[in-house]
Amino acid sequence: MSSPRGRPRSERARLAVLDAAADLLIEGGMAAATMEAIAARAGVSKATIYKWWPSRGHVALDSFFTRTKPTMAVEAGATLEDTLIAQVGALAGLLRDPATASLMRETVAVAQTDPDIRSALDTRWLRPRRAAVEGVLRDAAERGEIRADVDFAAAMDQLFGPLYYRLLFRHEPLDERLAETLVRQMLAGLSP
Amino acid sequence: MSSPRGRPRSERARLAVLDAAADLLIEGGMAAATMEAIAARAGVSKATIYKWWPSRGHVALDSFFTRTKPTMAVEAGATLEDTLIAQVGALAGLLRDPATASLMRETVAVAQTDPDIRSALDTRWLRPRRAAVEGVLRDAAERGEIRADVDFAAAMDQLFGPLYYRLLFRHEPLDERLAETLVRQMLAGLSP
Amino acid sequence: MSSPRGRPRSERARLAVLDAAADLLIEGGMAAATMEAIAARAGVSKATIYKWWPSRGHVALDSFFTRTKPTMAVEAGATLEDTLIAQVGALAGLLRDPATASLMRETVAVAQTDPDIRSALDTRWLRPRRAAVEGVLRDAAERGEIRADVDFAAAMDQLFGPLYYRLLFRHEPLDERLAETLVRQMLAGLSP
Amino acid sequence: MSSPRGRPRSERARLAVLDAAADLLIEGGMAAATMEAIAARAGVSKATIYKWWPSRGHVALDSFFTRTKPTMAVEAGATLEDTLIAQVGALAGLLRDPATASLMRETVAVAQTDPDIRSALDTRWLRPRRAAVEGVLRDAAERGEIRADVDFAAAMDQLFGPLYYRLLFRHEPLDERLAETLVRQMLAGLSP
DNA sequence: TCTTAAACGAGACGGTACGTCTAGTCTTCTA
DNA sequence: TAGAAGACTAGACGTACCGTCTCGTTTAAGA
Repeated sequence: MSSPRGRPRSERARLAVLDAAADLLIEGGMAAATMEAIAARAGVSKATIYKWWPSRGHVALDSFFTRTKPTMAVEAGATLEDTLIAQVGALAGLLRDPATASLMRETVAVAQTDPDIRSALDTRWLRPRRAAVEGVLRDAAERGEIRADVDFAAAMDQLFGPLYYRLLFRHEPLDERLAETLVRQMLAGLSP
Repeated sequence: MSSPRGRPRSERARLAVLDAAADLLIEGGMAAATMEAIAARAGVSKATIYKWWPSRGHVALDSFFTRTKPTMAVEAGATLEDTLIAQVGALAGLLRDPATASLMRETVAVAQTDPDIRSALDTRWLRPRRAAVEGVLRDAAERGEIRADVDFAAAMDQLFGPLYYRLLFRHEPLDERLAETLVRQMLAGLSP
Repeated sequence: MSSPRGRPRSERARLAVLDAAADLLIEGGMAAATMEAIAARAGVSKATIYKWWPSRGHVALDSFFTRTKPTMAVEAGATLEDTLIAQVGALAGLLRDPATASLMRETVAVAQTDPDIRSALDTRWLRPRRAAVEGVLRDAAERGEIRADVDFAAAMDQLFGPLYYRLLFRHEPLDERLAETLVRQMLAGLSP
Repeated sequence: MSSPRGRPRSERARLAVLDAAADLLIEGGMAAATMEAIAARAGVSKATIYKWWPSRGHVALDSFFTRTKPTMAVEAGATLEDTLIAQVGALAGLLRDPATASLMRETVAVAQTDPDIRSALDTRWLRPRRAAVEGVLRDAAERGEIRADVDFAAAMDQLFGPLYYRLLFRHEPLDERLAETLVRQMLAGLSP
């Protein structure tokens, strides 16, 4: 029943840091989002940031999660194709937003270096989305709508992989019709 | 017929830098591959590195290209499926090697920040591979082996995207049978 | 009544820098007293030095002033000759100490390049000494002990100039009896 | 009787180096007269400079000697006072020229660090001038024009020291009448 | 109301790496 | 063989952030 003694953590400071970090990341990428700059922009002491986040990457990750809306609901009563298109399209739509794209790119880049960030990204971002869509697909397999011997993991990769591929390499835009094309092409196959 | 004046560039230094950089990148990632460390390890002056490479990212990129074997030949006289599996499998095999994987991850991460690096990666790495496989697919379309209305770009993304997706997020390994699964699933589709 | 915010300046660091700089200057001259070496020897960050001193020359100057005792008192109740000998002798004695001589030589050398240093040396070192002795001489002139048409500035130069001349060119030592000789010769003249 | 094999030393290069060095020294002091800058300005290879001069200081010294006219003749048939004034005045006149003053200041500064330079300056510059004037004074002493117990070295310091003192500290200008004042004041003394 | 203790801002600190500069040396071709 | 060109190693330069630290100053819960 004891409540913590002393001055409570400042919510104002927490939000100011996440906001400043997100803005800096979007404007100038990881290079611009130095601890010094985040602290200055947030009007917060560096020590305060270090008290609550262990590294720059964690601040970036938190900014990303804070700025990005949930968008993961699976609607009932729709065809398999429509459901998949909705799911993949939702992610594509998110990544089409330049600010979100920027944050996601930086987060992936940081994750290559920091295992902490990578596992958080995996647990809190990647897996839930894959699991949701994989569930849809497994249900369809049980109903006989798709073949039973499908490699579900590979199928997830073929739906989501292209989005990150285009996000990171930018060889093609993440246009409106991409989700539809990916889903249709995967379900029907290329053979005539 | 004129020969260049002055002392010629030292091939020894060039190779030592690329080697040192690659080793450091593999061992400790971009964080370990400081210019200072590369110079020390290569037994080369920092000034010499800056003379020939504009940034750390460029050295990393060059290391990657130097360390990575060509692996892009398209063999004649094989079925479409076998050709695609061979191509995708070649890249998967490359990225399965921990050292190459490490270099590739760092290169992609750097590319998010440095547009120079990104365009070099695009021009010298991504496009040739996509173009080769796209050619194979377009030939097959002309012969009527696959549908004519295929979105070739999306198809390339569905073959290569999953590889980079697994490389960068590490949610699943890049195992031996992945290429085969990806190709078969894409050609035949998931429908029964 | 407001007290300064933040961590207060470290007196330990300030003294360590001045000490290290003085030692290095004495041991190996300006060439040895690099910022890098001073920082290393003082166990202080280079950034800290640059924060408080704008250049190497300023550190050298400060070292000199810190290491050099005041020695400028004018005693009352003595003959003109004795007073002058005491004053000139005090400076000669200071410059006879190898460490002080070394610091002074470096400081003069630096002053040739850096106007800041030169003016500080002028204001804080040269002028007070000249003024003190010039005062003694002007009093004597008023009392009629010396001629009234003396060029006081030139007289100062004839007393102090020889000391610096010997310090910098080292053609003759700054021996014990120099001050006495200079004063006597100046007062009495060379004529029989 | 053998004449040297190969291409003879280029007098053009030697003069170009000394000229470039002197100009740079006058314009921006020792800081501006880098080997790089001298070589570039002279249109000469750095290696060539290092071949003939052991250090930057030596080039500076040589520039100084090359640029500075002899001015050391002792005229016969004049009073002691006039002879001394002529000698001291000649040096003062030289040091009044801003370019020469600049070169001399830099040379003295360098001499504090480089013993080679110091000894060259002593041998080729200081001693001859002092010896010439000391000779004049000793002759006068023999003729009984001045006292016999004069400290000649100190007397030289009282004539020349003030000039260098003013040159290096710049507390007073090296004006036209300085030589006369110094000589008269020294010969007659300050006493009434 | 007063104490107490954690959180806060400010900012100085020891470090590390940055990218630049100059010193000297070395290597090649040309005169 | 001297010289010009210019690449090389070595190492200091001054700057920018890092992550830590020491201050004096809030701020709310508990006494």
